[in-house]
Amino acid sequence: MTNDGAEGVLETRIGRHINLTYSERDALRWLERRERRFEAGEIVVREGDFADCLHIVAAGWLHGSNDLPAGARQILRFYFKGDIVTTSAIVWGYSSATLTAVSACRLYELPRDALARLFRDFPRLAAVLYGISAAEQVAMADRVASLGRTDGLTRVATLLLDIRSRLRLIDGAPNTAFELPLTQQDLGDAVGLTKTHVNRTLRQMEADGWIEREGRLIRLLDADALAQRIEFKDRHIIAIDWLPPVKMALENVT
Amino acid sequence: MTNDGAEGVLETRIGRHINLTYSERDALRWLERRERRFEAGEIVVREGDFADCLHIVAAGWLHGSNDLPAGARQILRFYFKGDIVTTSAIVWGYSSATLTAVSACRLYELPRDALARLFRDFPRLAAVLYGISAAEQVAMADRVASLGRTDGLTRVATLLLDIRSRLRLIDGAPNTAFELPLTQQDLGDAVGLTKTHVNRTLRQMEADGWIEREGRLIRLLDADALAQRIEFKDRHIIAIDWLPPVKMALENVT
DNA sequence: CGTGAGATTGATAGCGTTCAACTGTGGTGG
DNA sequence: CCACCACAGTTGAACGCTATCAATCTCACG
Repeated sequence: MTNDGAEGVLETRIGRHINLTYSERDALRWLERRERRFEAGEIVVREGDFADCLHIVAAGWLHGSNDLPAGARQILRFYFKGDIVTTSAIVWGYSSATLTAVSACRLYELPRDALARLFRDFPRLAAVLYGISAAEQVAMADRVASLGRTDGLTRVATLLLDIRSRLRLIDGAPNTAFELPLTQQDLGDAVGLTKTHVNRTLRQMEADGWIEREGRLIRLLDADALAQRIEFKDRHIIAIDWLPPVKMALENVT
Repeated sequence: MTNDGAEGVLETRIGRHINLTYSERDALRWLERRERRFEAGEIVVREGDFADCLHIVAAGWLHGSNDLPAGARQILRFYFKGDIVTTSAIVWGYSSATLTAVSACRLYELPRDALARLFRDFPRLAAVLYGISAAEQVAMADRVASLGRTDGLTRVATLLLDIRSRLRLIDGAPNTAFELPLTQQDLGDAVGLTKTHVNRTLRQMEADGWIEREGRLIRLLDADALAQRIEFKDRHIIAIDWLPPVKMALENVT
């Protein structure tokens, strides 16, 4: 019943925070059976579409976006391996955002009942998922602050550092350079600038010696200094020390 | 052991979505024992402060904010009766934002272990909380879109409609007018504008016949038309139809 | 009646937009 | 193999929304 062998993505992700039991591992892998594949640029769901399934990112890179009145678009979030996507399906039964594959990617699709069963049988996992959701809210709040109160350069730099940080979490390498499969229009839609100004900002950053570019490869020349300059806060490194209390409290159930 | 009589705030809130069992009601009320009171303007927790407790808003009005390098401030969210606050305590053990009382308010404080126990014993409630968290993320995403891609007037109008909608959920009345205990500086910090420009925007809205003001009382003259004009999406009305699947899946446990 | 916080108003500057053109590159079909 | 096209990136000029700076006004309060 359980596909042993390779580790599931949720298993890996949650396993970073707590020590999983065998049955928990099985349960998490059980969620990752229905696989769907998408090409770069393909749309997974469209804003407003009916959707009663969650998705887990198995591989690749996506973004969620909203279309706005004036024909504008706002990219709300990027999703990477191990992220849970389309959670609005739980609440409304339709998608609140358009989900687009940035690179070729694989997703696992799971009906919301499957999540409900997980919550019923594995409260500790439920607690971790709730924690992850809380962390994501904080990350989103950071973006609000970034868009509301900082200038173009800071926004672009924040985005670059954020993406780098998340890619790093996935492959572990302390990347100084990474591939950015996004157009400058995309970048603009993510940080709330026009493509024109994104362009100027990138060249400015290049001129100032913060980054180097080769095609879509971005190299951060001194990420730490940049992070300090713009007061970048990395919300993706969830402290390990928080889990014990939650874990202990629930441990005695197992 | 359970304080019978008055209904708890979480009980009320969650009871709007699902039919609660007696034991679930007890469990929710159990979370609301440690009460704390705050005056208008008082700070509950400061950004970065140690915090290992969640808070539930029992009465009153608060906001969460971040302070930014240049001395600027971004108000991230407003919290009303029934909201769960300080969830970042679960994940990091410290507060990611400064929490300030807008009006005089009462909060219930609960250690994160209490939440863990709730998750263990009442998976159905856990699922609802997860759903609420997902909805809040979508609401926050809307703010990102608002700040990133819309002009001053739209942002202010969005905020007003949003606040109205949430106040309405609490007291039930179809308020056309409501009290706004916020300075124009506060409004600016919420929507990413300077107080000067907030002022001009408000007068503009008044001149255009969208609103009327009497001191801190705001009257929306045609909320529906305004909502339509700026394509306001109300994310606080969580559809009732979503819960059944979750509920059914979990019901057989009870 | 002084005091102070918030609201209001004006003048000026700037960051980012808008509009528009041009370049470079990769893909496609003849 | 090349003409052609589409799309992304780049650059320039002018405009405008919003910020900044600075008064002034209002009003509640002691």
